Amino acid sequence: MSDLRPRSFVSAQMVAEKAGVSRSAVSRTFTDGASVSEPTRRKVLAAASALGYHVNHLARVLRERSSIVCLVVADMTTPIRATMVDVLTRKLQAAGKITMVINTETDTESVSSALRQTLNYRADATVVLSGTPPAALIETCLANGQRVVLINRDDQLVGSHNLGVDNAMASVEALYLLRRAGCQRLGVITSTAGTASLVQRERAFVAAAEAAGLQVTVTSTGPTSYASGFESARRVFGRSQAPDGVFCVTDLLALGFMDAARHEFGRRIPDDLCIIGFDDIEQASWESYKLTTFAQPLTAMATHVVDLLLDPDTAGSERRLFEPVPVWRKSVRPNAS
Amino acid sequence: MSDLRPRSFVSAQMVAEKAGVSRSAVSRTFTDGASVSEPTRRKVLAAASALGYHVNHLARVLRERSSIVCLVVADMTTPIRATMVDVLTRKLQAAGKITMVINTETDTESVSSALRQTLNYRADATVVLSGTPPAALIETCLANGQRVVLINRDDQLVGSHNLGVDNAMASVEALYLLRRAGCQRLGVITSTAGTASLVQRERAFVAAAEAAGLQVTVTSTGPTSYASGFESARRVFGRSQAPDGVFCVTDLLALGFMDAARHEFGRRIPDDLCIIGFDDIEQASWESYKLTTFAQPLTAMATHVVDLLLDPDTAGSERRLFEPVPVWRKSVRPNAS
DNA sequence: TTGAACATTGCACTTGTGTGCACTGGTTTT
DNA sequence: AAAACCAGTGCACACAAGTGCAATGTTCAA
Repeated sequence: MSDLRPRSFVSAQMVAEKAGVSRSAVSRTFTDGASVSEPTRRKVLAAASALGYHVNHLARVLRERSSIVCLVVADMTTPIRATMVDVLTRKLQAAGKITMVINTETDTESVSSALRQTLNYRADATVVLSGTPPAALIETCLANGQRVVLINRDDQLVGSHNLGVDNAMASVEALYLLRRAGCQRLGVITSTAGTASLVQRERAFVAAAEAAGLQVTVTSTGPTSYASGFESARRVFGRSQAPDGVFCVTDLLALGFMDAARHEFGRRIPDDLCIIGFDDIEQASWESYKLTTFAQPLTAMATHVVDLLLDPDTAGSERRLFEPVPVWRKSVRPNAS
Repeated sequence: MSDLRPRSFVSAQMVAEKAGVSRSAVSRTFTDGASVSEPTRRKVLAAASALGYHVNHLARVLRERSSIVCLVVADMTTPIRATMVDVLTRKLQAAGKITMVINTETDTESVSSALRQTLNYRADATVVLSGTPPAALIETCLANGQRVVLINRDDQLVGSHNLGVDNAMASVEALYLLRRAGCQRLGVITSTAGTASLVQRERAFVAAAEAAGLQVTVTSTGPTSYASGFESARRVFGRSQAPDGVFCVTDLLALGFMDAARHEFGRRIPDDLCIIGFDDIEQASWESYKLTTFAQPLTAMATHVVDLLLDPDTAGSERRLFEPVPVWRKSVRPNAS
């Protein structure tokens, strides 16, 4: 235990001096497949562990790829986002990547500065979970040899990899479930965020309903949150013609809506009111809610992301759609009452 | 738009050639306070934006500090953890740091390998939110000039910065609230995780109760989750002497417990049963729960973390305790009925 | 015994930065 | 007019790694 704290990190040079070998020998000891004799190898390892040496991966980056992946994300406290980040970091780590999380707002300016950070740190790839980066900046990332993966953003940006969930499919299924339950007055609950996925879900539901000759009232309130769902219910049930079946474009909205409907307006679920959500966050399965919803196949999506990053040929610009899987619980009647 | 994609990133050298100046001029253009004339500065900036140049922060690290902070965390999907990560990344970014998230398990081996990653990437500092790293490894980090900050870990490890919440204070306050509500049979609900914070909350509550001459039954089930709280309720209400006032060491446990008590055993809250939680996750405020609980002052804690990292003198080894703030809602009767 | 094959090892170069130092050319001071 | 100063610029080095190439040493077979 030497008492003098080195100001900076231990370098391979110091290890070499302590072990009485050249710096190359140290380098080779920590490189797989390099040619080192057993005695020197042992000397180096002994010196390294005595000094507390660790290879500087950042210096390595000057010659090779960095194996850094940037995750651009907003609203991380949201359960669905937290789960996405969790699954992605897990998978990326398992693939030998290290994750830099950039916590941003959804506005273009914030996302842009996040993308620039990405370039500053020579990330191999950028995964965008929130917000929409400007095309020009994505172009710059690609020109610098970076991979760009957009998740649940609808933008068909050239060169970037796109993946998302088949929102329309879920909307159609939701409509089917509500009709089978005998719901007469349908509603869609969404936020004013205007995110592509949410708009798709809303539009597809309305379109499918109109195709079946049914009217739908759309209610949009504030950000995509529990509170907004709650507020939407207040608006909806204040009106004369209250719905008896709603599709909430997000579980958080659904849970807020359900709570207000129950506790402020005395609706029984599913008897008086059927509710369907989207995302299958953990809370949707809680005893107080038992929400029927659609799960995003997050593990499959994360696996696909690392496949994209590991794949050597840079064939971007294709959009991969994943099927949401329906999760039947108790917030929708099984059939017409 | 040149069609030939450069294999690697644009370097300062290329910008210098295009602008017809020396590489030093490029470097100085992007360094605050360096001496460059306005004409060359403009030429450099023009060339840089034409080529899509971004300063390589990784190469910069070879000379100075990296301004990388590693966040070691497990169970990121848990609302309280997600919020912690969110608040910390925000604050760190605002302070000009970049965050690497290492998603780990809580066992010592996983945490150790996470710490080694930290060293490999020359992080300025490591913030540990989960698990307990071995003292030897922390010693190595410190010896390499890294800051180590442990949050809500009880270990008094030499040289590392410690911060946490005053668990005992909350426990005493919880006992007071339950007694004032007239609860006769008290219980503590915890998990089998054995995390220091949770053990402290349990012990302090039991000690305070015994000091007041009251008996407490402790129930421990599985991991620290909603499901475990639910399961605990089943056990507790299966026995003859069911409690009428419980302190759950975590909001998740509390919400699970509450749901089971209500829906499986018909308890009315707070009339038949008073419940107090800890953490003040968002769900605790939802209409179905209205849980009385204690909030961790996360913003203050995060601010303190960045203060520690920015502070030049490395005075570690002091433990800073933050006061949990009580959040009164509706899961405890205001006074004896 | 000798030559060849082979395993180690060190030198020197590469990667992209920031910066100390020396040099230049122009402006101000004495 | 000479001296002092000063802004601007480029050279060269340092940082921490990996690796091609050549030199060294060892072993083995002819």
